Amino acid sequence: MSEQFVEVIVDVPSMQTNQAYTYAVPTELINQVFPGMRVIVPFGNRKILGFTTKIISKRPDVSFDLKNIEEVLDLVPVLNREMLELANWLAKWTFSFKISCLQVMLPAAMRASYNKSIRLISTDVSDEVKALFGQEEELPFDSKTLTPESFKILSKLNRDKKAEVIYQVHDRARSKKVTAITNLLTSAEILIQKDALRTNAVKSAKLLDFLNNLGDKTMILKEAMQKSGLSSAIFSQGEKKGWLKKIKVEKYRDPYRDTKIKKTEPKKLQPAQENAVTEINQAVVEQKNQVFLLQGVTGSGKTEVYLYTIACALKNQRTALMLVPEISLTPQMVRRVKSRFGSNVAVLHSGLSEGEKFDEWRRIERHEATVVVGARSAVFAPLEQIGVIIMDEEHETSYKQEDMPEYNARDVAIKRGQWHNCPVVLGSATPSLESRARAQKGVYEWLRLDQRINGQPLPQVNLVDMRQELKRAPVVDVSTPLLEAIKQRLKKKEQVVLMLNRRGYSSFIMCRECGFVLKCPNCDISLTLHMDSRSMKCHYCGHEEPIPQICPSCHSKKIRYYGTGTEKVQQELQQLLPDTKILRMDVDTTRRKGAHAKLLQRFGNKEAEILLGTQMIAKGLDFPDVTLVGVLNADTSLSLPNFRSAERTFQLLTQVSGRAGRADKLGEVMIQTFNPQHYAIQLAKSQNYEKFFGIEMNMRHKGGYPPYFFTTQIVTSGPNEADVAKKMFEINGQLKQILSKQAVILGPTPKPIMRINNQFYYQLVIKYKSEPYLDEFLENLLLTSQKEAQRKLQLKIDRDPIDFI
DNA sequence: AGCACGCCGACT
DNA sequence: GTCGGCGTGCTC
Repeated sequence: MSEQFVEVIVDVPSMQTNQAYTYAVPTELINQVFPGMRVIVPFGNRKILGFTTKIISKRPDVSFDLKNIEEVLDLVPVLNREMLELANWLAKWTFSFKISCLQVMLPAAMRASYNKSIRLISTDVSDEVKALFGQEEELPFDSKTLTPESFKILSKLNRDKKAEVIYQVHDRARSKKVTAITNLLTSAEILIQKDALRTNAVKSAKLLDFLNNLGDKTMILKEAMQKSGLSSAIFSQGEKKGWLKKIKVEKYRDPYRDTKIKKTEPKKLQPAQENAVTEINQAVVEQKNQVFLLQGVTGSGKTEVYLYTIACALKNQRTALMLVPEISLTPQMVRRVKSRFGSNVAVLHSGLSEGEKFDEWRRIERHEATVVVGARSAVFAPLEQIGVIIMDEEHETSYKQEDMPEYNARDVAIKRGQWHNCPVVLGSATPSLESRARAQKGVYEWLRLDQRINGQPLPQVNLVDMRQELKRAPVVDVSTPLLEAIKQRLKKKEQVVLMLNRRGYSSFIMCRECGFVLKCPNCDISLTLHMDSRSMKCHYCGHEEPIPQICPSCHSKKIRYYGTGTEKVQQELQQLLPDTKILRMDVDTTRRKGAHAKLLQRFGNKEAEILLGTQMIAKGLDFPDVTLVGVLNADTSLSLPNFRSAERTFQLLTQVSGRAGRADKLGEVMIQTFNPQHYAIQLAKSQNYEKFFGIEMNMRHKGGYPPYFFTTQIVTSGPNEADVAKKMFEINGQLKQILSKQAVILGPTPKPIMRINNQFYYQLVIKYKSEPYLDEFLENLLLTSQKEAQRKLQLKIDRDPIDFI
């Protein structure tokens, strides 16, 4: 009789449990457990989810009894050897918990949800307790749903051994629920209700007729809205009046999913494209791991190159992974890929529900989909035999995840390319300095597309010197030259896109008498004005309070709105152009799922002449009638004290400029700036990436910034400022001991927003070229600072931070 | 992360 | 005296 044991990474994200725990495999599960499966294991006095990483056939030499695995959740491993090794690497690389790295690779639906309930085991209890339980045998037991009093009583019962707590682990629900309606009225009642209506209650009457037709059937609300032509508000009214009930029903996968997309044929390639395709495809066929930087101006046909290489991978019985920023993952983009590769394509993006993501994941895992298109987390798609990995807009900062594990999808893509022996294509019109520098050094293969496909010229870019404008007129958001240009375009029935650069910017309230700024009581930042809810909100902790009418500091009435929001610009613009329809696109108007795509669609249908938005309009939109793009404030991202600010500004301006004048109409770009002489703005004007690269590299060299130096950021936080600062200076001292002379330490300094939710933040940045002991030191630092009974002190390490101010 | 264990102050 | 506050250490 053989025995089996298994190493498990448990679902407890902490440094102390960041290790494999060994469990015994019960007889009935022997030979059914393999590495990369999800299991439920007893841990302490509860049950939790874990991932098996290793099967051991010899009893480990330990002095304590091993516990048994409770349950195996998967029939086949959900993570293969590649993924398990990738997770290990990722944990080390990003200084993250192993469990977090394993979880991030799987759709959220495969995470566990935990439940506790409590059951009486003694009848010798007070009447109060009996009342609490009523007819129930078990009560849900958690401090959030129970009242504090009940929670106390039940806790005491547990302590007195009169009740036991039951721990449950659930695989998350996998089905999508949608709202449906059922009719609550009989035909007779409907008649009565109808008679009682006022004659002008047309909509209500229509609803009653509809309900009458529906009878006792259930219908999905969306469908009911379509069939009846009534809005959701009318149905909600009906619910309030007690005519109908809204219920949640399970929605099945849309069976029509791929039917509407027509198959398209590859387009003819330009010589430069042809060359790029040849180079990449050779690597695909030869299964050669090589990183390509595909640098191509907007409109040079990078996407077509991607599609050719994907086709090549498929032809060689291999799969393909294509990563795009979330924001450019538009329906048009998806359609373009699907129309070429049909149902082989799986799409992973944040607009999908948990269940839909799970469905797509399963399709990939079962090899039903061989091409994956998706945003950041799609880099972990369970593809096997990958033939090519593509990352479009490789410079995008959204490829870096902001919470644990703070991975950069670019690093992961390159890592996976090594495993699969396949080429990795990084594409961009404005590559990150890091990638461009590597291409220069020959680390990456450099491919260029310098011509636009239709040979059309790049749009004319004009600068508006706002300093001059300011001399002529009081501060306005839209200058006279820009307004004139807008009017001209509108006369020609063409469309206009206006971008408000809002990075690091918000609208706050300031007193014009004493300069008082309303700040969050918990955090160190000014509250942001929200016109929709008529309140002041903190973007960090969610604190909300009414808009002040009188200055709390000097009691003046001259406390008001300061700064520029899209809303304010829209109002201003609407006054200047009263007969023009303006669509506004910002965080507020796109919060709801799908709202983003809908707004773009409306603009595409020419329901509005002007589209006004923030950064998000810079990408992925391609409207033939847009001939003018205006940037209202190019400087806000430029003035941030951040070593990447010039790069960001240049990228942003170049990108929006690409939105003007596609197809047959010549485009024009107008950039309003207070710094018209700045190289980032000048070179964006001339669309000269190469020159920008040269100058910016020089700046980075002088400042000792990436790509000349690596950077790693350490952030500590805690409720007591002195403790946080002390810890940081301690780390600083230790670092000085182990670092070479070449390395530079910036800080420690308090973070610019020092207090968030009553936590103080201090940071330190290490700039270095090669430090053999640094990783080990940092790993140790994490381990010790957790064990040192300093749990109030949080420590975070971010390798290659996107920015630090 | 939870949870138990254990050491202190403030109540029936 | 006991209840319950939180600091500390452990979970195969």
